[in-house]
Amino acid sequence: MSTRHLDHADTLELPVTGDGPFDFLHTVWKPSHFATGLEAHTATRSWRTFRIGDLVTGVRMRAEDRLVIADIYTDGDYKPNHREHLVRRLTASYGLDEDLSHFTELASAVPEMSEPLKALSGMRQSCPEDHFEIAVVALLLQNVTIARTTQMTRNLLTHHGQLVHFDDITLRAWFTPAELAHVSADTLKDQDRLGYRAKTLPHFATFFRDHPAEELQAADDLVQTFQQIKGVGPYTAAIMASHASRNPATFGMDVWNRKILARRLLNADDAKPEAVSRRLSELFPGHAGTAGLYFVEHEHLEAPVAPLLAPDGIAAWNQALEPPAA
DNA sequence: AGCCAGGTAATCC
DNA sequence: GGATTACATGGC
Repeated sequence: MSTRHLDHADTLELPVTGDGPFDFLHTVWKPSHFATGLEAHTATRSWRTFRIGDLVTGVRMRAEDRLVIADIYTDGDYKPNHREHLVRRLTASYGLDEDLSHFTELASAVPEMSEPLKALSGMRQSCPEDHFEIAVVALLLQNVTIARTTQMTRNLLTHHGQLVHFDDITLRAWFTPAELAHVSADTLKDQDRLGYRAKTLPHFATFFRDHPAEELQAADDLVQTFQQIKGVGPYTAAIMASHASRNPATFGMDVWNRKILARRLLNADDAKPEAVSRRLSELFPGHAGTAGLYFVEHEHLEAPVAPLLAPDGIAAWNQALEPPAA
């Protein structure tokens, strides 16, 4: 796989129009997120790739107070509709137009939330992935350790995605559903080490190839719709709803975050999922997902799963991603 | 060896 | 219906 070089095509200035505080760093970088190679962050800058159909884009972001400045890099024909798409995509992906003030007010009255709020106030949900991409991420999280999730992600993106280079950084980029639909279950199992997921991932690819975002937008109950896909159960559908659909009341519970919330809300090492959900919704009506996000990210703040890069760490980052010279 | 991982579907009663 | 159980794989 050869690295694709992207050229600077545009600069977008995205105002944070939603009410409530704004924390740029913890909005774009989440301490709990595992390493994918799709994004990289220093304390003040953030790089990320986005697929817009066939177009591959690289984005470098920084913030000046309540303005996010996004430099766009592409290798294809960059058209005005791409600009409009990216303004909407970036604004939505990082919740720049969402009202955080209600959650923040609610949270400031809950003692258990005192420390997370002190550290993370102004953090918004982030989901640069579209519904297909976040569904793949959630699939790879099912019933495995993070080490294995990371391995499977690396395999898939290495074999079926691409490498891009822009603004002096190298990143991975996603495959599209149509691209992945060409890959056989045998390849996913034997080459990409996906285990039993090899049989369900092709269903994800064909579903999203055949149902574009505009069509899904019109669906009545997206959670029910998504659970029609083989391999999408309550957890994966909830991740899609809370992250890609940005429903602040939805929280995708798994054994990992359940234990975190049990400790923080119920003073127990673990608890029944229903008990945890009930308490979370009781304390944060309408904002259970946002509240869960704050607890989980605060839990990882001191020891992030994928730490920030030092400004002089980018060369080593690039080295790690680029294929060895032949 | 056996159990568990940031779940889901199939198969029981 | 709600409660088990198999599902791939890798690390401890």
